[in-house]
Amino acid sequence: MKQVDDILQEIQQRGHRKSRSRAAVLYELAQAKKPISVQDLRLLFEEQNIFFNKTTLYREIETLQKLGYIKELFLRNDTALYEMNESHHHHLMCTQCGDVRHIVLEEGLHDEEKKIAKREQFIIQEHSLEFFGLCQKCSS
Amino acid sequence: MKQVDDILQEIQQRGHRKSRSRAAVLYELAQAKKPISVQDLRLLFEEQNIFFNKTTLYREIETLQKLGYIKELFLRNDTALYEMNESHHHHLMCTQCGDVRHIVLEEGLHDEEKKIAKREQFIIQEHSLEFFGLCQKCSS
DNA sequence: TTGACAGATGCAACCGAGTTGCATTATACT
DNA sequence: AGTATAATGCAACTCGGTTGCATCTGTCAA
Repeated sequence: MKQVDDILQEIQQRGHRKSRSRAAVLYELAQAKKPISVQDLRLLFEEQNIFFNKTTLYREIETLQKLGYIKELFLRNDTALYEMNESHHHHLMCTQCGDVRHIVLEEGLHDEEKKIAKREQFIIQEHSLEFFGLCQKCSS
Repeated sequence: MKQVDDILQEIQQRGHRKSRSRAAVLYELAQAKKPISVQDLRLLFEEQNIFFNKTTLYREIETLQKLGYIKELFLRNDTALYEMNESHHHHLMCTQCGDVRHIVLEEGLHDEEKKIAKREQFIIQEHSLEFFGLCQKCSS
């Protein structure tokens, strides 16, 4: 996993700055084990007595997304979630408690994708795959 | 495919009514070839000089969803899309023009699902799988 | 056919996540 | 240190979606 400091370094070389909010967002997302919403980010910062304006947070997220370091996703509802844009994976979400885990498929979807591309005459760029169910706690 | 009139009949037997907006929403979604947003629904109705309050539309969608006749989904952004809740399928979306097609996998994800369920100790209820790319028009 | 119950509808007011414009501050580089 | 410009904060705003409540209408039974 690429270190946050390396990323900040890289960002700087790309003409942006090492700002307080930038570092905070990256650190928070880098250590998160699941995708996080803007609201949750704000709460996490609040707990650590780190404050910045919501405008700043939204703009920071937008920037990091444009630069390709973080990724936006939606799991079943209209709340955007963010995670580091690292190795390709999917998600498994408990519909009861909301817990989210990362999933890596044993066999990817490459073959299926190829078939679809051919059949539909599409150039497939990416896909999203999410599983929903009940975790052990919630199902017992 | 279950006919809209049959659905309306069934809804009635379940203690609800055949209302103007209910019929309109169902007819529109039943003949749609892709998932539709609330905004697009409103436009479609406007074109046909069918008007009802936005509150009514939102409530109608909620009801139909609760009764299980329609399904809500999100493709990459926070705009909810709706479609008839029929046979299981996935979607293929052109990231350029927004065109959406239905996709049915040759081999489902059952095996993969079983493996994940076992490994993660989850009871998997469902999944969503969406592909994104460029359609023939947009890639040439 | 009529009456009554409850589901459906419309309207106005409201809510709140996310955005915009602009003035101010902070970072990096010379 | 000085300068350019990226980042920040603030207030005002936008707009999709919701809420409360009064009214209307579909359904069913007498």
